[in-house]
Amino acid sequence: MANADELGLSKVNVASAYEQVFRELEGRILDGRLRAGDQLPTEMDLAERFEVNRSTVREGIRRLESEGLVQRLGRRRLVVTLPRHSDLTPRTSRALVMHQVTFRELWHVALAMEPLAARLAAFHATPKDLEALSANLEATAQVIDRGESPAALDTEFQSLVAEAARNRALSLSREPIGLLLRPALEALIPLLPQAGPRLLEAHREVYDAIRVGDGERAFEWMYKHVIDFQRGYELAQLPLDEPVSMPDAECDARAPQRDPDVVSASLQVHGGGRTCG
Amino acid sequence: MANADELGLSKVNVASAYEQVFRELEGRILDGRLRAGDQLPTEMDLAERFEVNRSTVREGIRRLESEGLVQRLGRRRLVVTLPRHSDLTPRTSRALVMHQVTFRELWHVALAMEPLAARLAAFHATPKDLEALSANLEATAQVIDRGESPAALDTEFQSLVAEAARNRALSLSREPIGLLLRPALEALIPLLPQAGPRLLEAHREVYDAIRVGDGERAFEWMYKHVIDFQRGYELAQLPLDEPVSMPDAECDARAPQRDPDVVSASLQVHGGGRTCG
DNA sequence: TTCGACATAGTGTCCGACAAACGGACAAAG
DNA sequence: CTTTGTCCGTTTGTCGGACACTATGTCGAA
Repeated sequence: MANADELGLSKVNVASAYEQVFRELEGRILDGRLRAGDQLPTEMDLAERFEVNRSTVREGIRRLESEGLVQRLGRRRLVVTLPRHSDLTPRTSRALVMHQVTFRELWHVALAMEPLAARLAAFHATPKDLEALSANLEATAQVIDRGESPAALDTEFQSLVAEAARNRALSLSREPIGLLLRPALEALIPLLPQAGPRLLEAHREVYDAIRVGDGERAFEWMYKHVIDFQRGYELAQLPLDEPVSMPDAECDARAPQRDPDVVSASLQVHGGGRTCG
Repeated sequence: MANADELGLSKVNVASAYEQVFRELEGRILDGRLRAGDQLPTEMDLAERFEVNRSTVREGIRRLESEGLVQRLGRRRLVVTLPRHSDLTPRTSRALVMHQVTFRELWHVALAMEPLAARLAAFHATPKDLEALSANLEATAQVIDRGESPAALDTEFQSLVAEAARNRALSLSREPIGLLLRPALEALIPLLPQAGPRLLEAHREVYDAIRVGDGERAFEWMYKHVIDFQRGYELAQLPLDEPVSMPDAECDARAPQRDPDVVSASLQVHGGGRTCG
């Protein structure tokens, strides 16, 4: 008898019915036979076509739903949707937290991404982007003036810059990192009185550079800004190599669908307002 | 009767039962009451505790499963699991493809990430990492010698470097980008005869720099390598600003769980072998 | 024509049921 | 002593049917 190892025997494919339902629908969406905005047939209809029970269909649909490929408007019919930030970012963040990623790890990535975002933003920012950034600066100034923490606004600033960079790969990659660095900044601010003003100055310079289209200056200042963050963290004797935690406010976990037109719904989650309430 | 507005009435809890089941279990996992490796109660047990039907529990479980928080070993009991690359990367890639991300967008991000990975790898690479990289070099040389495409091996090389960087945030961020750039490289190779050798040279230099711990040289060569990629793409007159497509081979979609100990299962997906069959 | 009651369709949830797969125990065979 | 075959209770995958609730659309009344 031949040795079992020699035959290329792998786990036999035993996809359960609900999994097949999921894959089938997923396939139709990926290959374009179902496009964003299309309505899915009713559960009963699907059950008949696939020749499975409605319960089975439902289990498959839960998967689709969870992956952000379909969405329910109201309690009604399912609609095919482009996955949004709010579908992907929380998962990635959670995974990173569960794997006990450290501040240093996140920071290294941020140091590579945020300046890049700033540079690209200088080339691609629209008036609307500048407006949003400007509003953010305003709010940051006020918050600092009141002695409150600008951490959330800083996170938003970085997000807005990335958004202005018009690079969805970049947006998507940096979003979880930005999200997880927020608690770190939140912890840092009260320990360093000069942190607020320095942060605001950096933001202003970055904004200005973006406004006049000076990519390199935007890059430099953002770089400085991120370096500064780490410096401050060290200065405040906060632990660089300890796991970060999840930001408590999951304010945008399920952002309300402001835009009724699902097709044109962007990858982004906040339509231009404050991140939270 | 009091004015309805005056009572602090917020949107009533409209989360459906299966969603609550999901959130409940998710919460237990996040806050550590359920830890990786723990077994979940049986479906019937859960149904009784939550006082819902088993079908409802199942729908919630599908969600958990889809997010990679639990996993099924065989058809048996559910086990709490740390989300792995193979759970997260495909979703992100899919989202990017659906949003019709262009080569240029991906490339910009790669240009920021890959050199960083190389630099960090120079500091953190273990002998085992070097071994894997070395094996990859060997394989690449052979493949090029035979006139085949080293695209898959290049993707693996980048993955291995990132792995050696010991930065999970970086690994996770760059993985989808690397995956989506593969088809681009695949298209490029046959058009440029010199691409293969140049690629191999760059890999060799990066490897060498990592081996001797020279972070800056590793950075430089990787940077050059990624720049080269874009140059070649341009040279071959391939479209920089058109949407990329999904790599056809979903070879590692559901990587077999080599490590029986789920707890220590790393974020990574390939345990050190070839990416595909 | 406008408005509100009614019919309808579709989802969320539940119930009960059964075959198949699994895990473990245990006996028989080598 | 290891391997193989068998049995059994447990758990999952799937099924059919059922009902309440809620959008949605229809139609008659004002």
